[in-house]
Amino acid sequence: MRKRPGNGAARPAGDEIGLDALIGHAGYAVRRFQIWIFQDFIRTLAAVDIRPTQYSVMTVIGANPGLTQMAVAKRLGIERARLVHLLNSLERRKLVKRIKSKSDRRSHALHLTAQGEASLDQFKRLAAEHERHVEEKLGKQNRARLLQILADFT
Amino acid sequence: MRKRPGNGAARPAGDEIGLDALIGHAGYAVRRFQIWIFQDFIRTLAAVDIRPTQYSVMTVIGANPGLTQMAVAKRLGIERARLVHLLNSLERRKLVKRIKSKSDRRSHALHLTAQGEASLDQFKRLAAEHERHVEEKLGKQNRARLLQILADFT
DNA sequence: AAAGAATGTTGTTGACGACAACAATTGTCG
DNA sequence: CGACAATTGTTGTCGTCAACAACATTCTTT
Repeated sequence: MRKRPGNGAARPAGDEIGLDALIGHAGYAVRRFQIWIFQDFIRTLAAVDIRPTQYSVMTVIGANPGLTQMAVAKRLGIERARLVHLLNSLERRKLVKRIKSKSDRRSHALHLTAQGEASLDQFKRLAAEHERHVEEKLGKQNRARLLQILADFT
Repeated sequence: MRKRPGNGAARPAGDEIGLDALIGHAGYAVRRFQIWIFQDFIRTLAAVDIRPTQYSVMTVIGANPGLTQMAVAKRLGIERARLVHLLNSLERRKLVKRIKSKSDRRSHALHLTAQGEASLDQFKRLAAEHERHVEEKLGKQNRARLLQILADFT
């Protein structure tokens, strides 16, 4: 017989709550960490209203001008259907432009506008600040190890 | 002057696409990894139709019977509003039951049903299989390091 | 006893992944 | 060459998820 209140009394949170099998699951730790890191990114770049996915799209386009939407979507692992909306938003803000391709009239060549390039520089500075928060949270060496461990997924 | 096709020719994906600043961002790597690991979890537990969040809720309740909904939500970092729907679903499946608390008539004491406990054992075996997939993907030592690095977020 | 806080519930919003269908265009292959 | 399949961008739906706001019921505080 276990000593336990007879199912009627709820336990608010006075004593510690064990996670049991969850502590051995990488996915659980990764999810919690991912929530934290995205919140910090969004907060750090709130002044420029840029979210992680938008930042990743602009960075890839900036480094590889002329890419197709399919190419960007594949490279970043996002749905091409979703990229359409992301680009619509970025294009409305004059940060990105779609140029109709001559060689393949189905596709668009993606480029940053002049304003987009200037803005991206600022975004990168803010993102670097966010990354310093990560370093403070994890420790310099742990962050480096983490990047190394997950390098295959990029 | 940069040598570059005159903005009209799109680049499908022939050559490699550089990630530029993204490779130095832990958040990007974590996001890609999280997508992979959740997909594997869902696939591995597809036969029992259990998703990561449902598994985490049942595991915590199983290890700490009588917890309040607020206590579970806080411990797992999920919205209490969201936990309501999760518990509705689990209760419909006769895996979890809400018992009205005598001491605090606002709250519910959460317990696994007998079927819930038996099912959770099976879920844990499948989750362990999923964790072996993670180990194969990352390497035994890298997975251990990852868990250690992110231990503070659990 | 009155004011305030906590708990569970309902609802809305927006980001996100997954999927299906479609038109326009290109590639393939008989 | 011409029929058929594949690709690209687009639109739409569905379900998951985090974040917030509002509410009734029930403690807690003062």
